[in-house]
Amino acid sequence: MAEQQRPFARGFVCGLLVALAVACAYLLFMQEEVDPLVKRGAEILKYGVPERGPAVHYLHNHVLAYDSAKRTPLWVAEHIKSKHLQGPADRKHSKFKPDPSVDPMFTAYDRDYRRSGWSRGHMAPAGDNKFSQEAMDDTFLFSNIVPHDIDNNSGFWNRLEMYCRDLTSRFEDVYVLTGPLYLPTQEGQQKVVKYPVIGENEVAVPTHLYKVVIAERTDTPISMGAFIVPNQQIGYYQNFTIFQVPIEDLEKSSGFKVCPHLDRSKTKNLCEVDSCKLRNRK
DNA sequence: CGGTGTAGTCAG
DNA sequence: CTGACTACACCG
Repeated sequence: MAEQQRPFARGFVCGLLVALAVACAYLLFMQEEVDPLVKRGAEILKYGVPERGPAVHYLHNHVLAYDSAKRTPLWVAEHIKSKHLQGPADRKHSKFKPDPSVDPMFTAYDRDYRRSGWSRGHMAPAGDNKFSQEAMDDTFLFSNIVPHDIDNNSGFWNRLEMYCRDLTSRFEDVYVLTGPLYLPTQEGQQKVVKYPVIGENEVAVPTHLYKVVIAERTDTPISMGAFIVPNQQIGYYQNFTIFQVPIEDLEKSSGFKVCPHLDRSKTKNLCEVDSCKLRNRK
């Protein structure tokens, strides 16, 4: 029996060796042909790739990318359903504080905002997280906060956030992407980007805020709208389509593709499908 | 003493 | 709902 099995064992071992040799040759080939720049790069970056923290931060009910130079988020993503909007969570129990997943060197602190003249403005709103105190507490981390004109924050912007929540009564799923922008202005012959910084840590004050809203329900094309709102006192606009912009304009300003996995040829303008009108002032 | 938590006031 | 601000009790 053992005598008869030996050729099989020999064949098996040989096959294994051949496979190993092929794999090694393939790996060497790949290294030589595809990775010369990366290989040299690894030598150049002997002491490491410059590091600014996690690319994406995952919280209980929102996801964000952080701008460690400006001490604000780059974008904050949410998925709102009506079930998230009811519950016992109360902002009285939440506290503004640094996000532990952000390096202390790169975070904003409460003292930066205090007496700065700018309010601490949520990107993912606290009111979208009534269902969970944990999720609401996460929205008070400074990774979700930008310096926001207080009149705009409690006025127009608040109404815009309420509109997004109200969408869940007409759409099953609402996806929102919110963040700050630093838009140039014309100064004589040239365009310049100019924005204040506040506090010891020089937290950047955005010139504008943006919001991308995607609303979905079965048997209706996906509805999408992008809005850019100046970070200053603005009046009450019942119809906020005046702040709507082509999504490509927002992408050019922000520097990233907003929804790379969404086929835009199949989407409809949110403001044509829904009203894009805020509720009455009182 | 400086932090923390709570409560209340005020305003948009 | 969105905030700022103040006062006070508590604790190590």
